[in-house]
Amino acid sequence: MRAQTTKTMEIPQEEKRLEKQLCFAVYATAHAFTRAYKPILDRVGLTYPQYLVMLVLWERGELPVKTIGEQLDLDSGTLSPLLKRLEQSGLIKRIRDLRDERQVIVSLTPRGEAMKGEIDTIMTAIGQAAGCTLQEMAEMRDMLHRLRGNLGRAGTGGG
Amino acid sequence: MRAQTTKTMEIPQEEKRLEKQLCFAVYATAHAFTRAYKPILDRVGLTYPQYLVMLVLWERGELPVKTIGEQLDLDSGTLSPLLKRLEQSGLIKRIRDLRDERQVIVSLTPRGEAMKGEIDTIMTAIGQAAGCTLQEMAEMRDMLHRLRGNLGRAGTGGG
DNA sequence: CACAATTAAATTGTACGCAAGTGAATTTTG
DNA sequence: CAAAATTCACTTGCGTACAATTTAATTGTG
Repeated sequence: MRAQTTKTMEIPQEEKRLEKQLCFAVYATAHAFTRAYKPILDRVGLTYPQYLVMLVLWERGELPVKTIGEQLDLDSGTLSPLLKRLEQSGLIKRIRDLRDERQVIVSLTPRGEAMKGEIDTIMTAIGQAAGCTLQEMAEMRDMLHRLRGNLGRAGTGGG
Repeated sequence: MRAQTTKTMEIPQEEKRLEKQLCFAVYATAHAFTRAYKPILDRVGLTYPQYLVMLVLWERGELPVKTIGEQLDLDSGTLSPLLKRLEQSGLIKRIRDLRDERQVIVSLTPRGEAMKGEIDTIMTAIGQAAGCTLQEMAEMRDMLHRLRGNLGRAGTGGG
């Protein structure tokens, strides 16, 4: 016999509308961000997920694939081909770790390192596009990270 | 001679960290939502974007592809194959409009209509996973819609 | 009414995102 | 130390996303 954990109550029609859904607000805003970044990132030849990988490397230096995945919440099925493209662009190197040959260490090439100079331009442009105060942005960011934490832990509990 | 619209100022290192980026908070939360929905939607045989299309149809009834795209901010390149899969699942019909044969009208089959009954269960489960107060959720949603509006309008201005 | 411009949907090609499976290297265990 | 379990990255297959192109239908214009 198992406890009934989730009692389904009647939700008012109004609350079921697409525009009322937080999940959709997040989904659509994510796409809006990607589109806002595109013209800027096109100029440096990066996609948005590739830019995120570069951010991690600029911040933390050389890292194994696994750590990059932990930072971005992406698995190797996504990262392997993405990193291969960054390598072909000449921005990163991938070298198998001699101490643990299961791991591949990703590091910046001089060109990848040099691209860090573009970062201020990119962030300023996006900041302007967002059109929020710095305080609003910080507030939203922190709420989203909390939300993400909750959603992440959710799956573990009840099948 | 053209005006320098965006003066790039020095951004402190701390602000450049991945975890400080609002764009990443949105990006990662969107993925977290998709993952949270997956086990629930698997039971009814929908992907998350397919669920969003069903939400629109449950709310608004039969619609041309273009209108669905406007609601979800998706283009026909995304929707055409997605709708084809929903049709193969027997949840929707696609019929070319007799009055304007360029348009394809999407409508729910009885099975698609019946699935609306699952909506309360799905939303309740996600609401629990999110673990926020209703007020927090509403607040975040509204901030995100404002942000999305700003980002959407951004591209139009300055090439 | 013919013909250009526009519109709607589908298609093609590229790049994620993730589940599932593979293979090689390391760690754990008996 | 050998066998089993685990870990890491890669690959495969499917489903989005989106730019760019194509095709068909409609609208606008002379």
